Amino acid sequence: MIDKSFDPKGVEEKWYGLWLEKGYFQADSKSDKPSYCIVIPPPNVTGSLHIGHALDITLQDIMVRWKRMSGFNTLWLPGTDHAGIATQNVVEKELKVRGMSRQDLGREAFIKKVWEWKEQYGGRIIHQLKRLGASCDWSRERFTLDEGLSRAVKEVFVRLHKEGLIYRGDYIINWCPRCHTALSDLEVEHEEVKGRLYHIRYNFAKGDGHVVVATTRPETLLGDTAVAVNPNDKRYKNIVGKVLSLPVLGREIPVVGDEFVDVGFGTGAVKVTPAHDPNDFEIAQRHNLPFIKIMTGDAKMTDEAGPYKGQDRFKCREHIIRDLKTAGLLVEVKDHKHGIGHCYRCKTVVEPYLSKQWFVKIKPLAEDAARAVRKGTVKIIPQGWENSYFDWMENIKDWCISRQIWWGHRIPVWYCSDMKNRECKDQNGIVVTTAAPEDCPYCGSRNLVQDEDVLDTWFSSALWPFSTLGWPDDTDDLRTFYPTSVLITGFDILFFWVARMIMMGMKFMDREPFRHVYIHALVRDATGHKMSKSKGNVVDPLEMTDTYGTDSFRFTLAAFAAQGRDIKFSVKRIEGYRNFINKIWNAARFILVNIKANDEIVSAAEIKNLSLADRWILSRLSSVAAEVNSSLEEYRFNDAANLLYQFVWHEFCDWYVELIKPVLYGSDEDRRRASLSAVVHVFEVSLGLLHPFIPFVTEELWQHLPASAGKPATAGRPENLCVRAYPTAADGIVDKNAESKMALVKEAVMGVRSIRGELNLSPSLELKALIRASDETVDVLNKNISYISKLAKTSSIEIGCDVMRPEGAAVSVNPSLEIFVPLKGLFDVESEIRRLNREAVKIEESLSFIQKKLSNEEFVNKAPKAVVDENEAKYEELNKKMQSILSGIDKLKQLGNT
RNA sequence: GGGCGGAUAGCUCAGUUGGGAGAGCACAGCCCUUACAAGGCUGGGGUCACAGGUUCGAGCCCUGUUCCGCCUACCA
Repeated sequence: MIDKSFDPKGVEEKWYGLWLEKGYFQADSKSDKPSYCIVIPPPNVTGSLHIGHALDITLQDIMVRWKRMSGFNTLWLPGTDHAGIATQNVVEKELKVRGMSRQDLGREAFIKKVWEWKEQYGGRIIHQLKRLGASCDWSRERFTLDEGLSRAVKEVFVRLHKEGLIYRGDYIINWCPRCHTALSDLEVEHEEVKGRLYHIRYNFAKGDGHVVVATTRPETLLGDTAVAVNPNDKRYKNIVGKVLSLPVLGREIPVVGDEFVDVGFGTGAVKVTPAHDPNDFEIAQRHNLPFIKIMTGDAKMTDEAGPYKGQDRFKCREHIIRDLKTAGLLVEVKDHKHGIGHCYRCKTVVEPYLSKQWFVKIKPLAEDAARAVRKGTVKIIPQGWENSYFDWMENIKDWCISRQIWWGHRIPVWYCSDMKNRECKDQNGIVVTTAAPEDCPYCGSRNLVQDEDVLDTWFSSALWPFSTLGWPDDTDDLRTFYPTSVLITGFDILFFWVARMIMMGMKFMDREPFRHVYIHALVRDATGHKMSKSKGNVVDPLEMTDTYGTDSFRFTLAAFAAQGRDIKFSVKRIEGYRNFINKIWNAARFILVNIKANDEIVSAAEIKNLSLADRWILSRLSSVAAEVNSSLEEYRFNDAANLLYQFVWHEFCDWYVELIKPVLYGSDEDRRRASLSAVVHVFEVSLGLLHPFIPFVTEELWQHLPASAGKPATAGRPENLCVRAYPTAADGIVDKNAESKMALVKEAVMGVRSIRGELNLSPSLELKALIRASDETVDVLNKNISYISKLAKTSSIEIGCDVMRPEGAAVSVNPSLEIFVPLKGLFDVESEIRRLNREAVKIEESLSFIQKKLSNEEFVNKAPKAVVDENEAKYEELNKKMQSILSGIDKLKQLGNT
């Protein structure tokens, strides 16, 4: 016999190990079965599992297990991302502890170090995914720096370059002075801050007069090469072309006219710092202004900054403000709210910085990717995200892909140092090729130097759906599993990753990388705040699984995963679902206790002598199975989970199990065996339905069921639940007649219980009940009187269409029947009168509402007949109920008076 | 600045073609009834943010307002 309660420890490890051993999660690259494939959003190798992963993994595992059981050739392809900047930062930090920098080590040794780190710690998150029960095909695990994936990266780079979609040039990019690298626009997080707007006076070089400019970064004036005004601005029309003297440095700079300048903002005059601001960069190009770099990659001031040379940018700001003040050139300082960009990896304020970088010309790729979604080739769920997707795609700017770090895919570009002939010079000595060249293909020189930079990590993850399946080779995996079925991820990487995968998929595979994109919610803390280490409000998934079991945790996540709304997670919530798991466990215990040695369990179709309760639960089972399947089909995880919760707990346990207890304990062997088979069957199917959500406890319990349970008609029973055919409506037996009869039985039971409950009568007190109903109902109730007497705890029941209300009886009026419970001396007349009065008030409200509707001619004329009829019927019913209650009250009052 | 989402029971949230609103938790009362006290039974509790409009009828459709999130943007 199984234990009194479920202990997840041990069970989880046992089954996960066994599933792996039997190779259930392994996909077949040459199967006739329809394929179903998900590629995992590869977590960073540096990462450790957080609750967002847990949700992501749980939802994917639900889909994959469901499809696997439903007969698909299923591949869930796992892996990790090398996470260039993040990983490099981690290892650099370790070096720093020992007083070393990566430069001290040198490139090669440093990279070796990172690999060592990766081998040692990179598996951590994979191990954690396994603890969640992820049914990935681990034989296909990939890493973005794998040999194969690296080939794909080079291939893509070279092809895009050949087509002119990758180019190199000097532009203003986002520079992180701490990570010492360029960042793409996406990698900059904007944060609104209360800053200051400094109004600074620039005097004319000759003669009197001045112009006042406004800036938030006064230190950049050291690199100014002009002041711009709008040529249409009356205030400044006449000064265009004049020469100003740059404050502090005294360098002479012109006033230029440029329509970019907003007349209404600040003073209407803008200082132009071409090497340190993207807009100024463009203005400078239009007016042929010089570019002066005043900062180094460390954000320290250069020689060009004169007296400020060597100062940190923010120190310099302070100094320059002081100096301007002293010189009387600081006109005004205003409070000013504006956005400031921060590095998404280290949160340092990024600096717009002029440098030579590689870019992807993104428009053509974005257009195809947008079209794929517009045409429905890729469907985004929930659809609301499509707007953001289109918006981003339409306003997209070229993608800076080079990073000045060492950990990553080295850019497959070599520079010829000699440029010995014309051709080589024409190409600027640039050699772009997948294989490292020995000598220059243009001039034959052997002095080739590879580009020092590596590619943006997201460049390689953009290829993930096909690079992991073997591209650029033409593999069976690619043919079988591409396009993949669905991508499940959070919205935070919609642009970073999802959009770019669609671009690259369309470009290199000519097909969408996935048919569906399911965007799930963000997991927040109980009060709705984003979880973060600094806030200290993170919930550790592993702690949850340790305390409550993986199944409880997974079910909680699924039950709260409603589309389009964030999940507020709290420990309180997981407790409720832990109780649910325990409820399932105990239902199993009940069943197992009641199976005797010689009992033969037969399949639902073979059971003879089905009782009403059996037929009812089988019918409900059928509906539930159908609804769970259709919910999953539409990614309505919460609906599926809640449906099962409701069914298993409140229909199966609360009603069905109670209904069959007398049968299982009774002496009618035929009946007993019928219900026993039925209860085993329904439970077995329920375990199947639940398995994708809570794989461990279901597998464990399933193994305890008699071997004949869950046996398909044709073949033998599978060895494990995780490969059982996923239940469908056909696993139950639809019987609407049984459902409506059961409804009457339940009505009778609840009516009596209600009287008992509200009058505070002890559950152990057996009551006498009289039920009045229509002939038809009377017939049904009489045939099932044993159910009622058992569940309502009655000593005797009288049912008839002309049953009279006895004196001193409590009354319960229900839609299809009236119940009287004689309680002479057992209860307080006054409290029963109060109860009935409360009831009467409610009914009166309803009556007057419907009355109002029915007396409205327009309603009667315009509303559909069915609706009108329904209202009329309801009115009749309520009216009858009202009469009954009123007379009840009346009689009780008489009783009280005598 | 642009865009998106949310506002429903004390709390967290469902509510899929518009026909007088549901769940879980919490709360109250009665129960250790031989699967389960991590349980059973019963009950209380809501002008569905606000104001208009469409309609016989609105939580649901339209317009506006307020509050709260998020995404996005080069206004110095």
